[in-house]
Amino acid sequence: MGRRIIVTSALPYINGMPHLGNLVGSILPADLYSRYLKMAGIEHIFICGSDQHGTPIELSAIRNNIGPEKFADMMHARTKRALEEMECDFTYYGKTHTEENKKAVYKLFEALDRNGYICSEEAVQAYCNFDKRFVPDRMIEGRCPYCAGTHARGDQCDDCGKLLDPQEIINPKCSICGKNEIEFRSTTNLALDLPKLSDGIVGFVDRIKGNISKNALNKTTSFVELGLKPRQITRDLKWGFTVPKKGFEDKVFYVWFDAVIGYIGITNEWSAKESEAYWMGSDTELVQFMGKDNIEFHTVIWPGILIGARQGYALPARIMVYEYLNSGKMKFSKSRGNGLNIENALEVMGAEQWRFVLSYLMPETSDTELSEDLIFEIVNKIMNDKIGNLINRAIVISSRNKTLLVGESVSTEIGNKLRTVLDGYVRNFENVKMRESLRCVVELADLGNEIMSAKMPWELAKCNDAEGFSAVMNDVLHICKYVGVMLWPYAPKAGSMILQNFGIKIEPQFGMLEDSLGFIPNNEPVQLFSKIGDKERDALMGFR
RNA sequence: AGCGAGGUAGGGUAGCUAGGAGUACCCGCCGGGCUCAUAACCCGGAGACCGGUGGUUCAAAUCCACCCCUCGCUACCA
Repeated sequence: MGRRIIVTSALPYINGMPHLGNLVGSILPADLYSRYLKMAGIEHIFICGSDQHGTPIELSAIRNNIGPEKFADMMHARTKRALEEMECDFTYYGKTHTEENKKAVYKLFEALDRNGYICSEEAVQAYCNFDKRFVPDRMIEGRCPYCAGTHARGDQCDDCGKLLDPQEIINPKCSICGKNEIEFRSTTNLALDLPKLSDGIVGFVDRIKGNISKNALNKTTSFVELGLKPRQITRDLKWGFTVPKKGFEDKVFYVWFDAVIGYIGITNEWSAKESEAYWMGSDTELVQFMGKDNIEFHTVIWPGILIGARQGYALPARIMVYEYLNSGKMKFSKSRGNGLNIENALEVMGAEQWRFVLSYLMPETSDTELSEDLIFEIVNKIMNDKIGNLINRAIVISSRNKTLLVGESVSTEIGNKLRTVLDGYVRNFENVKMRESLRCVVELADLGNEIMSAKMPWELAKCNDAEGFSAVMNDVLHICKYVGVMLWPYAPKAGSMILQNFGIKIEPQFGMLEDSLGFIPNNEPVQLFSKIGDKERDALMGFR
């Protein structure tokens, strides 16, 4: 029985375009892993999509004078396009506001309700009499009762930093309409009864222990140990899926609830039949990628939903959590709205370059720094000078001296070395250490460059030493072919371009490395990537 | 404030789970080599009181305690 894997990336919330932080922290690693599975011939699907509900999107739609569905679909289309330009190769990139997802949400909700895991909670919530709607705490503005500053919001005072209760605010105003027609009303919402699910969740956490990062495990453990509390799953809003329960029909499901269930709903939309085979399969491994802001949802709440519903869906087998990419000067995931998002990042340089840089710095174990200088270093020195130049010099010299190139076997020494490095590469991917795998590719490029310098094939060519020349260049060309395959997940176009020199025109598989070399002389120089310079630097500076 | 993660040569990292001479990688710097190649490549070298203090130990970057600094989560903004 083979492995069958569902790879998911946290669904980007599309109130704004995803940032480079969103990309590096979940979508890109998921894409790399999925591409690895493809090369290894392991059956899998890669599911992601746009998270479309929630107050921020509803408010943005109001600001843009269009309906929330229209706005969400527009943002979805833009996001999808940008992610595709980033060469993210999803099996299916869907969205949460679909009939299929609604069905999935209802199915799980009704099962949870039937099984007694839904309770209700009453709370006081700000209501704007002008807008005729409940208003999130964050949207209440007024004077701070402690410091008397005027920048107090319903959750916290931006002047003194003190955490506030919205009812404490003096002269509260609704920041949607700007009027002070706020009153506080009591409202009852449904909640997921996590305390009742506690045993199941603890058991789940215990099982997944070895397949989750240290940060995530510690956070999860402390979250559970502090005592689980019911988590509300409905809101007094209009934008979202209406709640199919008597007395709650005027409410919608809270956005996070239909977002996590979106993994299933989106797969259903892709293919109902395949979806069932994957999600209900006993040999299915669910591998989920996300940023560290998403931990509890995936390690506690989402498994809680699946366990409580008892529908037979696969629970996560592995949860990969990424830290943050920081930048002292440039803005990434930190500030919303005006940072470097994937759309304008692509205006600065190409997808392959971003994928390479972000993979090279992937924040797997700790927050990682990204600066303009580092971007330059990686693109110019590593991608171009090491990898690009090796491929070019090897192919140019081999093609120019093709009459001297006899046989196509690799030496025992290099053959062994290649196998060792490839083993390490595969092992790193199996352990989901994509940054390390990329270092394996760079290591091979270094090896190729070292051999060229040490053996000086250009001298051998001058003496017409076909045997000597072939011995060196066949080794180097083998290295190039391995580089092509191993680079492919990170930079698919460049990887494919390398492999075309070996007659490979389809997506690579590891098995192709067992075939004969198949080098095709090519008198054109090979320009895999290009360097970046002042133009790109200026463009990057523009996002400071 | 609580919880979590981190602080390792000028910059960016790995090493810490199962202690063994500061061990490694990339960039930068210095010196040399090469000229097939994208002014690229190769070799050698300098450069670190492993955040601080104390402890355990024959031995600590690694384990323990306390302290300092950075970041994140604790918000009805997934």
